[in-house]
Amino acid sequence: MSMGKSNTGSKARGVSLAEIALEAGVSRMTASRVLRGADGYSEATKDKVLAVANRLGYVPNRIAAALGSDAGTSLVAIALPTLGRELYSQVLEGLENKLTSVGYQPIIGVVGYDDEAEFQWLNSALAWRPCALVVTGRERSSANRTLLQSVTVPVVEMWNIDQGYDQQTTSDPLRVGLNHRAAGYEMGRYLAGRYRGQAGYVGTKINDTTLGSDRLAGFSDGFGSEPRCLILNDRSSFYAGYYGAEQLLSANPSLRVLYFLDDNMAVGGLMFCLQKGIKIPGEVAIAGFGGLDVGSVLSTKLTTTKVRRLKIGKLAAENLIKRLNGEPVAVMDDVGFELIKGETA
Amino acid sequence: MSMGKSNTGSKARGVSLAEIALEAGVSRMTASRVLRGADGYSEATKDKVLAVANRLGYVPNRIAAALGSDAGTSLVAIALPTLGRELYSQVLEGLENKLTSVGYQPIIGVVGYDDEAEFQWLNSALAWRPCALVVTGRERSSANRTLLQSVTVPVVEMWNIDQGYDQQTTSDPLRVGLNHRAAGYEMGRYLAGRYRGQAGYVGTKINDTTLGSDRLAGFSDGFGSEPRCLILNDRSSFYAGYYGAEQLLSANPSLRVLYFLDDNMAVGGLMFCLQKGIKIPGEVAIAGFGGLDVGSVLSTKLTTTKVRRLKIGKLAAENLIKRLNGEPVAVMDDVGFELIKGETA
DNA sequence: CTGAAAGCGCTTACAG
DNA sequence: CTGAAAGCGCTTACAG
Repeated sequence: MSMGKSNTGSKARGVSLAEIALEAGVSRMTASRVLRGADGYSEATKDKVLAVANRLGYVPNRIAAALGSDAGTSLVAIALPTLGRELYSQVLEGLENKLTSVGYQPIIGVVGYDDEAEFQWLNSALAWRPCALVVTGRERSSANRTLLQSVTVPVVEMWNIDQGYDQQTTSDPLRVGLNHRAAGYEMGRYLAGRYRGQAGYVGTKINDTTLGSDRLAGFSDGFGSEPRCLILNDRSSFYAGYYGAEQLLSANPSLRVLYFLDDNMAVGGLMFCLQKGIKIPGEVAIAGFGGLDVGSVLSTKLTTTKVRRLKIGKLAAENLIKRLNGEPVAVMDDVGFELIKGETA
Repeated sequence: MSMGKSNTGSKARGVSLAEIALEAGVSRMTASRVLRGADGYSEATKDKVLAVANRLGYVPNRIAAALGSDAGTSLVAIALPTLGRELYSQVLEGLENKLTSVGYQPIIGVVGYDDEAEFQWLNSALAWRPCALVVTGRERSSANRTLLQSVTVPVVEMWNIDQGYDQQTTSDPLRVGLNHRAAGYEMGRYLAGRYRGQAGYVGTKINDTTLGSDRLAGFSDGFGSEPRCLILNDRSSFYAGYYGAEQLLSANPSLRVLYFLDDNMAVGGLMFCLQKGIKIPGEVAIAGFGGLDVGSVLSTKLTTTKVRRLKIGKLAAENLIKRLNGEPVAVMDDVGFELIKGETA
């Protein structure tokens, strides 16, 4: 006796090329050619095959196609540090849009800032023989560097282009992003020019990895003195900024400038100050990073560094596609950043 | 003459099972067994094979494995409406975490609220023979409904469980989410109990699809009268809320209550009111939806409906996994919601 | 324009 | 515990 659908986990093999070839009265090769859009068949056979395929509800099997062909898959493996932060989700959105629009399939993994997790994930992703890899530009363990170098498909590093700026060769990886150190430096200079006194910084870390450390280093240089740092062991959020500002200011009441990991945290810090009656920027100047949407609705506009996040994703995809097509492509693409002189600093 | 790496796009075939079998002096079958972790081999051969595999840097080919086996792939196809909204990105995060932790690979696609785009994407994803499908619960075209029903793998609908609540059979799709109509209704009731007068609603639409329409309908019922609606043709954002509040209030100065598509928009609206000196909630009461992080740092806490977004993703993944394992699973999983009685309404 | 043969790298189902 | 045979659903490279 036979049941209706059964979800036993065993593969339900659908209509195959062979079946439609049989039904259409042609060879598998001919059917393959028309279904795949290659050339070498008459209009008549084309119509015949397409009609049958349509009638039978044929869904091509990319797995078999990938195995049978030299061409490589349409899978692009993307390893992200996190999905939760607005900063990254928009980069991914730009990437995904462009990639799927030209027929690639993104496989994504969230690997945090954990070398071991990244290593594991890359290996399991590689088992699907992706045609390209997208990772975040950052310092990584030598095992991971070796893995990425040994890979035969193009890899692009997004977001961060600071690392190894000079020893960049003309080959892989492709880099698309901005110089975070320079962004931090510029903000430091700007604030140093307007305020005297001590600066503070509120950021976060995950598993001993301090996020945005390049910006912090740049800021320190630019401002001209080491800021008092509070690195929370937490995810970036409005609340983390609020809490961090409270802690840092109560420990260092004389701070004149507060720089944050990102805009959301900066807004949290701003809210704290406003609620405590601290004058912004009269008593404390506040700056963020990212140019996130929230900054635009505040009564005192946030001073920040604006980054075109969608563009980073889009450009990363475009450069990858060029590389896959064998077209010339910039090995390093700097999308830059823009200092927004708001009213909080 | 031979070059170093070449990225010509042609597949660089790596070490194969056959090679490691040869090198280890066993048959391909035996090598396959140990590499795949099946049983039926001695410790000695196991060590021998593993050593060779390790030395040669063997990366198994899941594509070939999938084709050769009945077992179905480890690919899970996930179609999302958007990545940009915090509301969804956290659902995805929960899903992704759980799925990859047990060895599944998420393939994601952003299909907006566009039936045609969803249809296209599902078809191309299906060509990779995923072992499951994850989509957003919503009203869809009959073509898409038919496609989803004809599929032989489990499908789960996330986020929204309103549609077709009653005609739910014991089979697919699995549903995980909340009743948005009920959430809107509860908020409407709550506000109607505290404020007299006319309500307004600010939301957005994409391609003629009004987002959160179930909540709006519920709110209308609960409040007891149709709100004045402003549906912007834009993405949800702080600024859209700011702008929407400005427009709606200037056209309807007598509005007593303002309900928003989500918290970010509500905060934008709140900012507008505060900047105009409108007393909250004395003159206008404001409510959002989502329980997003931003609500927690405001000096006047936002009145909203809190939703456990990570949990939706996690539960969706867990139920899917149970189904794939043939274990019993709730066909409908309601994570509920919680009315947060803040200070803005 | 069309097709018969061989192969992609694995696994299943048998047989020892 | 181990292996030789056949097959998964396509495609490549030839030959007509």
